[in-house]
Amino acid sequence: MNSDNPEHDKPGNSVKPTLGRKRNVTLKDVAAYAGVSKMTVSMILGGGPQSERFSPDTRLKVQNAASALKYHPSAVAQALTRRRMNTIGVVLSQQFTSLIDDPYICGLLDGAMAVNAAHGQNTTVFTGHVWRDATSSVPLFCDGRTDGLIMISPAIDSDFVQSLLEAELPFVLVHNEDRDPRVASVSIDNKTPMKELVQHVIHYGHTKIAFLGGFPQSRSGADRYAGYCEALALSGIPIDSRLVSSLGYHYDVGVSETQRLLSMPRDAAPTALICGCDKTALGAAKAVMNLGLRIPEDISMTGFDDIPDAALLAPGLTTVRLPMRQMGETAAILLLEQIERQEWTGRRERLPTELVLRGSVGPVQAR
Amino acid sequence: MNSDNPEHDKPGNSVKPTLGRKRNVTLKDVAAYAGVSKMTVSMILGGGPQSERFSPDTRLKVQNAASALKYHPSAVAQALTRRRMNTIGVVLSQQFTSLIDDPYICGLLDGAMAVNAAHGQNTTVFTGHVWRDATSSVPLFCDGRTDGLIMISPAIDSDFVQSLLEAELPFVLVHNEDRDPRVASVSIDNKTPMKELVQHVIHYGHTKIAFLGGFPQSRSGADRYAGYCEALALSGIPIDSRLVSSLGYHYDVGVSETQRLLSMPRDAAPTALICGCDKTALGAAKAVMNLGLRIPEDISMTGFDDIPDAALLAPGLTTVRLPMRQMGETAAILLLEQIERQEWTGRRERLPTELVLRGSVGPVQAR
DNA sequence: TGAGTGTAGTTTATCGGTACAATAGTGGTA
DNA sequence: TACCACTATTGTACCGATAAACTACACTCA
Repeated sequence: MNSDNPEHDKPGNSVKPTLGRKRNVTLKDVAAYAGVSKMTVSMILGGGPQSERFSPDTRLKVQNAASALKYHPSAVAQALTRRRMNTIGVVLSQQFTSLIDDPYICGLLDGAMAVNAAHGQNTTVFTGHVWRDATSSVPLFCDGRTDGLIMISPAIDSDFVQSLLEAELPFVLVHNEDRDPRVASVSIDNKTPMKELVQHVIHYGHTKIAFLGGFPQSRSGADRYAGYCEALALSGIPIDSRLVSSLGYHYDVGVSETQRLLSMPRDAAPTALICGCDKTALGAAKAVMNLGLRIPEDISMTGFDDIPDAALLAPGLTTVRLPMRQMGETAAILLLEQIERQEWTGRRERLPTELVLRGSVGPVQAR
Repeated sequence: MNSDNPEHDKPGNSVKPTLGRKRNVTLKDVAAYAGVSKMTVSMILGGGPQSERFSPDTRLKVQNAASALKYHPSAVAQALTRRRMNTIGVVLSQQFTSLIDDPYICGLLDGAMAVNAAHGQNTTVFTGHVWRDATSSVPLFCDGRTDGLIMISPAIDSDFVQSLLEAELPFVLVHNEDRDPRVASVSIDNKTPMKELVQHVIHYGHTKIAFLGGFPQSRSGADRYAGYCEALALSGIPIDSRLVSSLGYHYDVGVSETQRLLSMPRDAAPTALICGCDKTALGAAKAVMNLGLRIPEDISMTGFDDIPDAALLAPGLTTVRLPMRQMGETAAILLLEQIERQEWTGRRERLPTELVLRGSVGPVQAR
């Protein structure tokens, strides 16, 4: 039996999906199976108030057809007409090529994904692997694949921000702010808590206080250093440049810098280490242990971030808790708001941090 | 001046993108600006051999038009015709609602994303937040949003696998295998390394060896337990059910179970703890420390996974290193292969693990 | 002179949906 | 009986790209 005109087939004729090919069941197939028009199927399956307008009989027919054929609407085709992909992009800076050693990023991602999911949005992650340099990546982000971006990056150049504004792609900066009043962002105050942390250390009698900071060109690096300086200044302690380094937030930096600092002559060596972040502090703690010294008896130490390991260290690390999850959540909320309202809100959220005093800071030892 | 017929406008007329709306620059705009047809633009900008067929003059005109208008092709529209979204989905089981305390997952994700990126594929992550139950989620995954899935889940029900097979959506199971010969997977041998680990402990003279395992219904839980049993059997040590628990891979389980075990009467209490994973071991170590006992002098301990913290513990945790990153990479490769060839390969990769002997296992103390 | 062969582009149909306007059928009313 | 309102459904035109077939024109060669 040769049927050259399959379109003519009456409903009830089982539409065999061409297996082995990438041909999916479409609206048309369902319509043919149910013996109604495409639009009828679209409106009924789309739900909402307009599906009420159809007779119960037709609705049933359509629903049966859809489930008989295992019909799933194509998100891509829907995205094309609706101009919404229901996907949020999270962009990690090139520095975070690896998630694994960054609980900080994981927390953010986690919070953002939870909120996205709650709003029916998918999450696409762009790691440093994907986008080599900012300029060439604008097309990548503006191709309609995502409805908006959460940019997690300590340093974003302003040109890039301008490109996104021009492209009218909603976005939120995390851990960064921009001059432009349209730009929404989520960040924390890095300076004040660092100041308090250092004051806490000073309170214990320390005056030779080393600082193992992040890169000065990153906002957090600069601000944390500013907090350190301010605390010292308030107590009239001069800054000793030999005790200050800005080599980035790495475990290894903590190890090597601590070795260097603790091998200084007795009268110059620091009695307290202010680490730019917890990871650095963990490295520093390792180095201290290797040297056979104890925390806080021989040397005091602080971190920043409060990653899970900070509590596991013995003694626990005195540090500043960043609301990582909450930052991710907030970023997602600010972004979804902009997408919804189709306008730049320029909202800037600054979330509170919390000093976490554990046992890694103690009085200066009278050697 | 009222122009009712903008289509008629001659090239050179600057096409002003309607700002404030979500109207993007399209092929048509570029074509109009350059004074050629849509197809000409599509073929020239698409590159490849066919763009050679056009005169240098036309090519230049088109390229200038594209950059003048800042044209970016719509990934969604391309996906519709090409039937390829160039996006890989990574599905995390409901158990991993949070990334943060799971370096294991982060490693996998990381490896997979790196390979995807290298092949020009984006990565979308579906967390437990997104898909509540397997059955209802099939549509979510089959909507054309992704070209294939990497399923990271210790336990996947077979119905779900069948649904994916039916839907002809390429996928790879990680940490799991399926009966169906079409299903590709990446996993490790859990039993053998666990057996070796326990034998290592037995070698040090231990006979009262506790096991803090994962859930028996998960493959890794069952296999690791089997390895434990086999090692004991080979040495003729009977299994003491009081020393065995299967409460899942959690820090807290490590803490509470260790407290329970070490408060048993002297003659029954274990002298070694085999932890189902490193996280459990970290919890166990904490409990041991709280009890004022030392590792390995008072009690020996092993982990499984080799997460970063395992090395930071003092003494370092003897454990089994899983090639997490590599598993992610391999999964991505197997998936891309299937997508490319448009067929089920059914390849099953079993990656080698490595015993990492650090200091957490020692001889039985003669108390 | 006319068929044959490139070159340089264009036209048409389609991917799988949705928005909007149009239409067939039904009964009520003046 | 013509007119209207109403309900249930359908047709048409896109969304923004691509594949494939097709056209116009010049240029060669028998």
